[in-house]
Amino acid sequence: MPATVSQPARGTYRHGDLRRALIDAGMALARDGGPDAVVLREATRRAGVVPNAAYRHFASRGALLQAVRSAALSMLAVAMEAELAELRHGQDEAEFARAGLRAIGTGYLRFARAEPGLFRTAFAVPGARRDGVDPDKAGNSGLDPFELLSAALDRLVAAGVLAAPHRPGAEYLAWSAVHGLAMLVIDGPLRDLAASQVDTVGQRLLDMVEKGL
Amino acid sequence: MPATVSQPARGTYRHGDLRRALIDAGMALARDGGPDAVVLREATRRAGVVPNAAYRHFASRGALLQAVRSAALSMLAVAMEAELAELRHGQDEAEFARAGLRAIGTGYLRFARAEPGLFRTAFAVPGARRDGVDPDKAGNSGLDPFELLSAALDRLVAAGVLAAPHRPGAEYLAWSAVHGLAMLVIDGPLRDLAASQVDTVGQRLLDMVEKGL
DNA sequence: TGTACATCAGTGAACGCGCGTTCACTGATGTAC
DNA sequence: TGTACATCAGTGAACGCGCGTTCACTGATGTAC
Repeated sequence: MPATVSQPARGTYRHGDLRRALIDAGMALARDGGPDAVVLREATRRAGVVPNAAYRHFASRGALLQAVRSAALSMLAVAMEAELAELRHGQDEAEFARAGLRAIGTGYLRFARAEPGLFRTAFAVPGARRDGVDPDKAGNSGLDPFELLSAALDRLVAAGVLAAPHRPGAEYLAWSAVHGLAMLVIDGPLRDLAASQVDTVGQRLLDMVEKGL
Repeated sequence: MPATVSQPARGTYRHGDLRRALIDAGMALARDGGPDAVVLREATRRAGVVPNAAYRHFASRGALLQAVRSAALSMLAVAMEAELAELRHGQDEAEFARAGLRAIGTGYLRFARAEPGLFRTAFAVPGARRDGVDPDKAGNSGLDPFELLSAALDRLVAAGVLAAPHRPGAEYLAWSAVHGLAMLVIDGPLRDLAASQVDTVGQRLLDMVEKGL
């Protein structure tokens, strides 16, 4: 049995969408193994293609990894948007804005817990990277995870919950808290916590952020 | 010129303290390159020794990496202790306890900034690890970084600043915030911030933690 | 509608590399007498 | 104090591995006439 897993043996040798297939394979590798597991040869193997075929679509292994990173970031954004979408826009504007920030945090934490490999890949240090505008890493709204957080904070100000002078830089504080907890839960001392307990700690953390901002 | 860098060409072929030398070399590798850069062959090269000599002292590359991790964790603990030691035990007990927590956080952040490679190594996921009692990862006080944080929180309770019911699990909240900011500063969007600005954001974050706990 | 041909996606073979690890060894050290 | 010897830290050579990447190629596709 050949190593060709995800591709059902093309009839023609033209692949169709090898670029897509390589990213998908890269995602699967990242899913269980993190960024280091995104190996060009293995990705081509899974796509049912010879190793150097990848160079038609990516300049190097690093370029493939970047594409996978963007895709992972995009998945994270979608997870956060999904959490936001569950919110009922009730009576209270302030309450809604607050719930928005919590949803952002909760979505973030749940994704980290559900997909630790992709999460770690999304935040793998890519050498000396500069975060350009890259639609690939955005969710359905067109905003990437960081921008989603910023938007939630803006709504908090608009609703009068957060004083405007406290707004600048607030994303860094909120992001720090939630990202740190995510790391604790994935790799750190909270590794063995049950999902429900993670949610509990997460809510407490978000309490702290809300009160402390 | 041979690749032997740190060792001045032993007179005898007995090394003296190869274990120590390998850990030191591993630290140097981790310092610029993080956990993945801790390569057994390179460590032996730097120690001026043949590759397999390492196996007299470590069962595998992974065992060497663990030793380096512990050493990095220990350096972090020492950095935190140094920050604590600068505190003047003034009149106000509550103020002192508060300053203690801030010192812990500040030491943590400064170490992360000064030694990102070692910091990332200290928190590299070591497979399915269980944090045993390991004096190698402690600072001079015998406490590891996490225990130093716990102690600071205990002092906060003792001084009446933190209500006892809020104490359990508080280390996870505080740790999350500070660790998250450290990651942001090392790899993330705050990568290019000047040291002084990092300190400013750090103090704001610690405000948030203090107020939010 | 049919044919010639340019394009370029994927092939096949090979490269050099550095890695972790195993083996049987050698020879300095320090201990027992 | 001097010698025989066991110990075991470091040697030397080799292994198989999978990786990223380069090269000259082939043959299906789709466009121009």
